[in-house]
Amino acid sequence: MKTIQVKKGEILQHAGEPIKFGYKVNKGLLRSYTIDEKGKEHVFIFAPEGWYISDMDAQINGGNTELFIDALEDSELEATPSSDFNLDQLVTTNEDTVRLIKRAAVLQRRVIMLMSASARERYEHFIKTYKTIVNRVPQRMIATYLGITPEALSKIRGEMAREK
Amino acid sequence: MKTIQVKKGEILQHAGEPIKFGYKVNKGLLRSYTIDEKGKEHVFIFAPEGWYISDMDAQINGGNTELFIDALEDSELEATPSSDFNLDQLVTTNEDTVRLIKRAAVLQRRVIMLMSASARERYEHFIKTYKTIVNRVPQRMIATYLGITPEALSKIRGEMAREK
DNA sequence: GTGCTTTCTTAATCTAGATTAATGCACAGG
DNA sequence: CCTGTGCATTAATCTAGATTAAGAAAGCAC
Repeated sequence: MKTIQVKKGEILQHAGEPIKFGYKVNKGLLRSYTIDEKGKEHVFIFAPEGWYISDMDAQINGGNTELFIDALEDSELEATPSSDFNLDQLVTTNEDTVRLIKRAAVLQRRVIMLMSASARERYEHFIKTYKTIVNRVPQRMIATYLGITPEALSKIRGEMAREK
Repeated sequence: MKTIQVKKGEILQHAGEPIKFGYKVNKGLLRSYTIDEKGKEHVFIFAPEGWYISDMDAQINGGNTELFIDALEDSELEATPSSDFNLDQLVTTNEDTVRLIKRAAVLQRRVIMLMSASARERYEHFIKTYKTIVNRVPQRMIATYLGITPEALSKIRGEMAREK
């Protein structure tokens, strides 16, 4: 485990490569995202101070990442090499376990949201839940996090502004 | 922890109540699902032999469940009382941790799918990934698992059948 | 078996959000 | 200072999937 500094815009992990590290964010803001066949980005997770980013799926399936990770702000990170990660003999602290459960909880909400709520409802939920992030990331990234296009988000924002 | 037998159709957990148990499926098939404001069901997870079902979100956030759990077949389960669950002092085995990571990995794929793939692509992925389940559950449940209506799934199935 | 309920399918219509395209803005680098 | 490049917004059009409705098929209770 080592502490590293990265500049805004730096790409820490490329999709298609083996995983190198999991990252804990001490300061700054990271995101992980995929790029689909049509070349479109989809933000998977934003990670501000105190959050972790890593590719569970690849970790488990032993393959290469599907996820890119980059820095949206100058950041300070703690990087844990993935080679330390061994399914048969995990050394997990209580903190690790809590983190995993929280991750699953966040993803559970996200799946339910994506299945049952409209774009507008998802956006309103995002604003409430991620207050600290909303003003630090570009609209278009929020859009792809919500699973909609930037144009659709812009329309929703217009409507909401007009309503008050 | 105790082993219990349940009949097809039995509801083990109602949304809106505090969580009572997490369940491991020894034999049979469970599912968890939500019902939204419009009264529509959305399947969150199918759990065949060897899988666990529990509401991570409620577990973490201490509230009541949003999820119903019921048995799609006569089943044998191991029930773990949720009161044994304490965030500050978790006793987790290596097996538990692996299970959590796998859960997160499955949810990760699901989120990415919901954001980037069409209904048909999601259905094709479902068939490939959950071969053992496909023929044991009604179409309409698969539809709500995919985040579409039964009518839309039927149309897709029609197209696919016509193509070969 | 007969009836009754639930599920699946088909088809017509509707709509949220995608796509395409154009405009104005901010700001980075020469 | 201009000029390019990326971002947000607006608007016109298009489309995947929702909604509504009805009939056919399959379960299940009696």
